[in-house]
Amino acid sequence: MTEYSEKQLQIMDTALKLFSEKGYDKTSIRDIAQAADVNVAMVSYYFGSKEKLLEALFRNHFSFITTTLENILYEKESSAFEKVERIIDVFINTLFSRQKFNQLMMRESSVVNEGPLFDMILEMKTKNRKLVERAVKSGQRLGVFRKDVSVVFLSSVMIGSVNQMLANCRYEARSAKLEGESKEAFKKERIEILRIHLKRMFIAYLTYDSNK
Amino acid sequence: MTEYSEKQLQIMDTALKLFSEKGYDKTSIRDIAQAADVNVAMVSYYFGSKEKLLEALFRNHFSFITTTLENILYEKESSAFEKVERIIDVFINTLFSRQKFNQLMMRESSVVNEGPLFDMILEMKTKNRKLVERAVKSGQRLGVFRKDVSVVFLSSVMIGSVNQMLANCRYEARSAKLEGESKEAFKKERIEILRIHLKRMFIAYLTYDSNK
DNA sequence: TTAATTCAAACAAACGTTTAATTAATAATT
DNA sequence: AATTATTAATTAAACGTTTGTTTGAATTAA
Repeated sequence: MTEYSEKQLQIMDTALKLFSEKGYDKTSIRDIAQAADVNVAMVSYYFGSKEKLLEALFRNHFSFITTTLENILYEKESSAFEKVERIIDVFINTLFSRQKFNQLMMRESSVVNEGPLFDMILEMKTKNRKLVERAVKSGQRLGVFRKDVSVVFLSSVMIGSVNQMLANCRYEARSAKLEGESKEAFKKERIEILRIHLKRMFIAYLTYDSNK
Repeated sequence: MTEYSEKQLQIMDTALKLFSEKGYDKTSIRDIAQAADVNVAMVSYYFGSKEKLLEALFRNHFSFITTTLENILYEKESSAFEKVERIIDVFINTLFSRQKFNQLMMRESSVVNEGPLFDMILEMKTKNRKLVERAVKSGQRLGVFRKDVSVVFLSSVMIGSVNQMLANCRYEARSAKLEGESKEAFKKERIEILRIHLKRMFIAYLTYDSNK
């Protein structure tokens, strides 16, 4: 589907970049227009307003991310352990490949109280939890996972730790003045650590009984 | 120390409330002045500028939080397990009792690249990791914790999951139209779940060996 | 009397948005 | 195929608000 013209996508790309770097409020339409090499009026012309441009960005990435996550539900995995590991992989890959949007969403979600953005974010949070819930219950039915685990806890840990790790990376990279390639390599390294240890930790939590 | 007068504290309290609810950029000095029942000029008069008011807020909470966290280092605990649990308790208690500031810091940390705020946040992140590192190494020396655990991972999980849980709470509360007392009760309930399961999960991760 | 506080008013700058004129692209007509 | 009519895209300029901040007079406290 060619929902957006090339020019519109150019504006959206630039807006996403600036929004994620400087924040929505600190990015002016003139900033976007200059960076995207278009006239200031084009944003209103194509999207109606600055806020509707933000909504367009959300709709554009949101549906992709949710369907990606949803698809795991219908995958046939051979074991509950693999299911958990697969969820972690998809989560990390999705958040990592859409870092900019994720950073933007994380930031704006804390001050949005209603409207289309609120609804989209809420739906995403709900889907995340459903996903984790399925995997956990599957393992519990098979008798390999403990019964007394918390799904809200697990989904908070999942999404929270990934975002915190990425936020820390950005901070350390800025502090160490890493740029471009070396910065991405640094991030990638950290993300792989996260991937391995998150899997190990989840499995340990889901199976380990401290009473021997 | 009476570093700030009562009027100044009144402005700072109001500013923190509004900054955390609406975000720094979306809160105008006139908003603060009106809510704090003072003249608009008073913010500049007392703090110099809006940004310096934000810095004052940071300095005010930051030193308290860091010293609180730091104090665990000098506590004598009887076991490495207790040490880990104690750190989780202090983290959760501190973040929970200073929710507004924490929300503000989380939001602004993603767009600050330099200056006093950047330095404070970086110092806090470093201290968090040092704290976790000490507890982990203590347990490793005693032979009760695995050697192949990641400290950057653990501190990301710690801070990330607490913040994610609180963010989710705010979202669900808003969606269910919870207000005041019932909202706080809901939060408290979730935080206690987090406390219990985070401890269990950390202990499991630090001790459990999947190869029997 | 001196200094600190409070205030309404005004300031310039930046903001999102609109306007009205112009150019480019597309469709229709000869 | 060439010309005209119509729509879409683009532009510089201007609009009305809102922003953070300052001013200078008035009020209060020391």
